Amino acid sequence: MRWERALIPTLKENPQEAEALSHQLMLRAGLARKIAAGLYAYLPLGIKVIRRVETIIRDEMEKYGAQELLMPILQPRELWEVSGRWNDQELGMLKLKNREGSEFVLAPTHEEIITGIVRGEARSYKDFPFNLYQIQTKFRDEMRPRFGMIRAREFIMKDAYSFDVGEEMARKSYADMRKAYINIFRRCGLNFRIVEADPGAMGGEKSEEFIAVAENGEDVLAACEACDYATGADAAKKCPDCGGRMAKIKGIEVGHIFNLGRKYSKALSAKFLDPNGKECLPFMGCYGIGITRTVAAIIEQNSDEKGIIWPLEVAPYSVVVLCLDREETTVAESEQLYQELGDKGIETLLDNRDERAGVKFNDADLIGIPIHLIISRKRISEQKVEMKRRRDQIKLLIPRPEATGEVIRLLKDLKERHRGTEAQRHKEHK
RNA sequence: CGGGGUGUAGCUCAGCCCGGUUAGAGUGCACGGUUCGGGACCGUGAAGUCGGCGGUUCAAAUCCGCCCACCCCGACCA
Repeated sequence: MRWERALIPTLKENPQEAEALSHQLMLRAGLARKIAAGLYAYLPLGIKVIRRVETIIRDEMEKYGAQELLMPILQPRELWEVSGRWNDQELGMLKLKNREGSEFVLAPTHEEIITGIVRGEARSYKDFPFNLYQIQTKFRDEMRPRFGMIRAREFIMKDAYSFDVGEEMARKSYADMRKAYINIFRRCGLNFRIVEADPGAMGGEKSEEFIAVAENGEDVLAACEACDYATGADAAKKCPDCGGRMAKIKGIEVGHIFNLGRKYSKALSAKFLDPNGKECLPFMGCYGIGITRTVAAIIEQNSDEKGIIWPLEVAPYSVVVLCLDREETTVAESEQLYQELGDKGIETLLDNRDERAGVKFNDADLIGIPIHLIISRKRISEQKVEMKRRRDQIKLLIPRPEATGEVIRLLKDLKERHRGTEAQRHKEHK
């Protein structure tokens, strides 16, 4: 993408409305704009990051055999009457009526719908097991939205639902999703903890929350400094697993997995016939990831005084080419490099705006693109280009003909280093 | 929903207490010129229902009342 033709409205100053770090940065970097309290429009750069996270999620979900589907956001009252949740206060349901007087709710979650589908379509034990997921807008009418996308009323969520014929298999499904979630949040570059949680309005037998460590988080927990054990706030003084010291930390709930048992299949009588022709109720699990909230958490954990520092895999662009002056050769070289990178399948942004160098440097830092390629009259005369890493601001001079190859090498290096950090973090926590 | 705060140009804010010229600044935007490696400089210009409605007054951004929106703390929160 050429910056000249893109809508990336960066801001020099922090908007008054934003206090939380991720909120300020997502407004300043031109990722999103507020429409009303808790309602955001995702601008081009913002939706790109969201799509990146979604790609990771789809990839990991499908590794564990989950299939994507898409359900409606408007749901009829009747289904909710059957599950007994129509008057549930906890979900913050926004209810509405159409012209005929039929009542609906703007989906806060989809257990009722998915179970309704499965009831009609999966009649035999041979149809099981399966796991269905969707990525979709959810609406919860929060009393008080806050911290930008950390607590919004409308947000994007991945929700998955597993169906198994037996309890053991359901546990396996749950364990698989737990693994998938660990992979997902690692690939997002997040530092997170898993804590046992209260199933709350969802009901069921067991649930665990994935909490991204963040100062602006609303969840408080006690986490072991020596291993990865963590628990709800008012818990033990020392870690039961390793005897390490427990410290109080704050975090953002980015994921929540539930082993639901047969609560919904029973309530909505989703039955199947076993090999003996006997009616049985499937065991369910449901698994949510707040995608927009995950993006906020990534920003909370990855920034410096200059702006966002996207982990490579979620970055809206991998590379930004900064064309520093308007000289013909500089413009031509920048275009050429932009083409070369594009041909290699590298998502590149070309800053060809008629702006001064400082503006381009600052914007590139603010929007957090991992690799900056700086092209200027000065370097062209030396047959060189400058390559800068956003995270540590380290600049390298490389011969022009090797530029594309060097970018590819650095991208690979960043990928491996990311895996290394993951492995190390994981090891430390063991 | 309780408590606190804010609302003046796209954005950040001054002016309000103590009513009185054509309502200001910075930034952004447009145009011209000089610049050109870390948010340049000079000049010109466009841009405002002063959140809304009502009241007091000769006169309201400014005082009073009601309402609305947004932010923060709390209650609530998959």
